[in-house]
Amino acid sequence: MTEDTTTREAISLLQDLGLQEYEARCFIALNKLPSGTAKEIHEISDVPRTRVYDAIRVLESQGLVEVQHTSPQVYRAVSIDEATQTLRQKYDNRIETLETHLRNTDVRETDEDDQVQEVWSLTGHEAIESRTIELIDEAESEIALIVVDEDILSESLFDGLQTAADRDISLVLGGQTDAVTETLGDRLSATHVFETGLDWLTGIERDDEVAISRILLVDRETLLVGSYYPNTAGSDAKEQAVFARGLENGIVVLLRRLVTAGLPRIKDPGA
Amino acid sequence: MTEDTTTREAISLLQDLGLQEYEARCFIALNKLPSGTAKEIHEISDVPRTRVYDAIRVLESQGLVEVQHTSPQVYRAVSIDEATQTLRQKYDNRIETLETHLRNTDVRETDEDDQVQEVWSLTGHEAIESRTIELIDEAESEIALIVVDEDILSESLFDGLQTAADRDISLVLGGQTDAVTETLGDRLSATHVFETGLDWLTGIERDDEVAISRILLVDRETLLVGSYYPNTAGSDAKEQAVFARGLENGIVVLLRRLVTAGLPRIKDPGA
DNA sequence: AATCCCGTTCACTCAGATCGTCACACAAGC
DNA sequence: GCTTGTGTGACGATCTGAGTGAACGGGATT
Repeated sequence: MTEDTTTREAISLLQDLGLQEYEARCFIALNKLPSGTAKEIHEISDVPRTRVYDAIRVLESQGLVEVQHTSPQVYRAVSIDEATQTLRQKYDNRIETLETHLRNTDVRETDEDDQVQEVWSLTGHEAIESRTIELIDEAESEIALIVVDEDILSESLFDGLQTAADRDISLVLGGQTDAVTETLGDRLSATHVFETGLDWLTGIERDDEVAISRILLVDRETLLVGSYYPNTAGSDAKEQAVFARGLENGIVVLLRRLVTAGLPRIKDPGA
Repeated sequence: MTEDTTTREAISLLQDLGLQEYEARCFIALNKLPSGTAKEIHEISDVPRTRVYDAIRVLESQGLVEVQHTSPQVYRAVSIDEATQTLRQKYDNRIETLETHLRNTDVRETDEDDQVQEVWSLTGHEAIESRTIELIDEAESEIALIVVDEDILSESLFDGLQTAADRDISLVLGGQTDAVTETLGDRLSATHVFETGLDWLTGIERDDEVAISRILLVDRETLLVGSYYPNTAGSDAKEQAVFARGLENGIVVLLRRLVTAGLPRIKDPGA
């Protein structure tokens, strides 16, 4: 049974959503067939005929499939709207109750948190994005943001910056390219956007090396630097970031971290 | 390490959300500790110390944990808001792309769909709920709904009924108890709600047997009957439903189905 | 009525993933 | 130098799920 890419991806997605392979295949099969028997499902889904029944039972208990109790039994997938709605609700519920559980757990005391020097690293575009927004939202006096890669420009970023501006936070925005600078200026009223003079930022960018994506400095004491890690092993290029609080001498530590994290040498950019 | 219920449930939820046991335990541990080393995590999470590292790496790659690259490394969970938001977005994306894939799959022809006699069964409160709404929404002339169990009264049900009434669909609503009848009358304007005279509906209800939850008849041609299946094996009582289209003689088939599906004998209720 | 065929269920094997433990390299502190 | 403790990698044990085959039962055919 030859299988097209769409089918394979859909199966994989359903597995990510908690279904077993057979269950996923059966569901996909029933999405191609308006209705079908175990035999028909077996034929177009490559699921052993004798296991179709188990899979369907699970699918039915999840509200994704309807059963006609005739002989032979006939199965039918619920509408796509119903299916996605059901899935959404299932996961929303899970996440919601997880949230309440997390909020109910009491935090144990630990030695202390007051290290003046903290440098943390995060991975993944979404995590970095939401951390960026969070830092912007909690700014008290000043936000300095250098946008190197235009991929990081998102609606929520604009929102966060705009409300920060409305809160009378002083904004210092820089775009590394003309396009970015323009977009920033267009989207944010009453804000000055500078072209960064930091040529070394993109100057060091070569295809196989780390590329800076964003630099955010909040209240001169919290710093976040995002970068794209080159896909060393053919895997998808992940965005990484380090972020540091307490700037007494944090930048030094930060640069040290950047270097040890695989960044190319930057020769004394501050000079 | 004794473990309270909240912790166990949270771990189980995280596993349902795609994490491994170790990963889930580590994340929970980091939610109790503001920050911690591999050793500390090991001590309160029952995860072998040497495997904390793998788990944390996964968590970091999912944007749930931050790492301080000191020695020893210190780990910290992102805020609960960030975590839930990240999870939500992950699953929303999955469901969304799944939806587009499903809509892109072309439907193969099958013999025919025109069986006059269709009886389908569905399982699960959510699936039945959404099917109920769907049937109500697509009604063309008449809706008859008997609410036996008040648990099925939901906002979306009221919404659906109200818009149906606005569409000039003739509504026949019945509540099996005074409370249900009242609620229905209160929530729906310009509608008559009858007390059902069908005593056998609840008359047959004993603790260990099937209880009818709802009966819906749309346009006199589509029928849905919901019931609570007694939790035979201590599992949670699931709501089940059969629904049938094409009423030439569908009711007969339906009753046969009800009986074979495990319903108690109903002696000639129509008489 | 006996038989055959098909639908359905159950029991089983095998492979892969995960759990759990161990051995080792390395760094830091005494 | 020695000890303690962190981090990495490898290894068997265990469990889950994929895949296969036997057996049961009902309906249809002869």
